[in-house]
Amino acid sequence: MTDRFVSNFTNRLDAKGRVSIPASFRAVLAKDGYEGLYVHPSLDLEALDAGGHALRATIDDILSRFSPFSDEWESLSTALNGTSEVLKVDPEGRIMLSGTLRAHAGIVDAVTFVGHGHKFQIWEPARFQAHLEAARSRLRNVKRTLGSHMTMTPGATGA
Amino acid sequence: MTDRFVSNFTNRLDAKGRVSIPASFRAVLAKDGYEGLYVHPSLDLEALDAGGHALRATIDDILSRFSPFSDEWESLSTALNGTSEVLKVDPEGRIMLSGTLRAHAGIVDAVTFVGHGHKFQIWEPARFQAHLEAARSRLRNVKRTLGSHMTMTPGATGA
DNA sequence: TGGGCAAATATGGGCGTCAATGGAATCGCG
DNA sequence: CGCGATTCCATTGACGCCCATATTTGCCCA
Repeated sequence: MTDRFVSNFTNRLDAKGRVSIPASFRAVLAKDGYEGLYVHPSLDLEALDAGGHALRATIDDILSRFSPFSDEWESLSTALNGTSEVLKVDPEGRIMLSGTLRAHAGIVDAVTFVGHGHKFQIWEPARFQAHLEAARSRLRNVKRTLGSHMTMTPGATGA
Repeated sequence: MTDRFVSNFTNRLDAKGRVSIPASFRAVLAKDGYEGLYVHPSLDLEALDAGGHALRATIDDILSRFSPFSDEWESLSTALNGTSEVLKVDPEGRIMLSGTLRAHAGIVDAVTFVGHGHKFQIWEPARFQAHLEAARSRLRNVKRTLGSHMTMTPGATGA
């Protein structure tokens, strides 16, 4: 399974602010043929979205469907292109998060990498735990509401 | 990833009014094959649009969709061609913004360069922060209205 | 089955290089 | 000759690369 980002890993930042990208994620990025890690603040979460060409391609694809002079293009491009960073990956597989990125996610001295298939997220560990719990309880409520009719259809199976 | 303007950088103007173009943007301009930086006031924002041949191309493309005898062509050409400037880039990669350009964007002693793929914008830093927040909240509102199934497809952002 | 060896990964630090910035020197038009 | 503009040079600080260490993981073999 080297073509999708899965699982989660928590690594520490060193004194210089560097942090290792999990080895399994590096393998995915390598297959994707990357030069630098593409990162931008999530539009609606206190987290960062990161990835390689696959992530970049989805952004370009979305923007390409709007006229460069439209308001939608302006807003999307400002939020995505304008706040994206292409982080260099050092020979050891580490990156450095800018102050802006760290601030957006509340990152201090450790981060949690969370696989999302074609991309992955970067969280402050405690915030991710809270986010995970929230997601789980949300799913529990949905399941309770639906009762016995929730019969594990493909894609609905979270676990 | 040297073929698109991404991320944002804030640099200061020195006593002579000079400011460095971010190194990564210079790399994009170099690949684009530029001689001087093409700059014009944004049509509807308190910012400046800047770039190389790629920006020139989009402007020409827009104008080509109108008859050279139409009022629209006249207006667009006046606003774009008529107010554009080709700034010289010194050996250190710095430019000097004219008084007209600084006035349009409210620039005093620092500017923020904002990547937009084929071009980039130049903002007064505080104004850009406000603009970015506005863009984000606009996108959040759209997403909230459409619910959790929004996958940012063009048809879904019609609002 | 248990121990230990080896490979890979995460982490820490030193140092050279480059970008941003400030100021001096030089050029050029009036 | 003078003032503004352009080029040249110096400083500072951030960042990239290299090497060292450690901690883990998995493998091999006795």
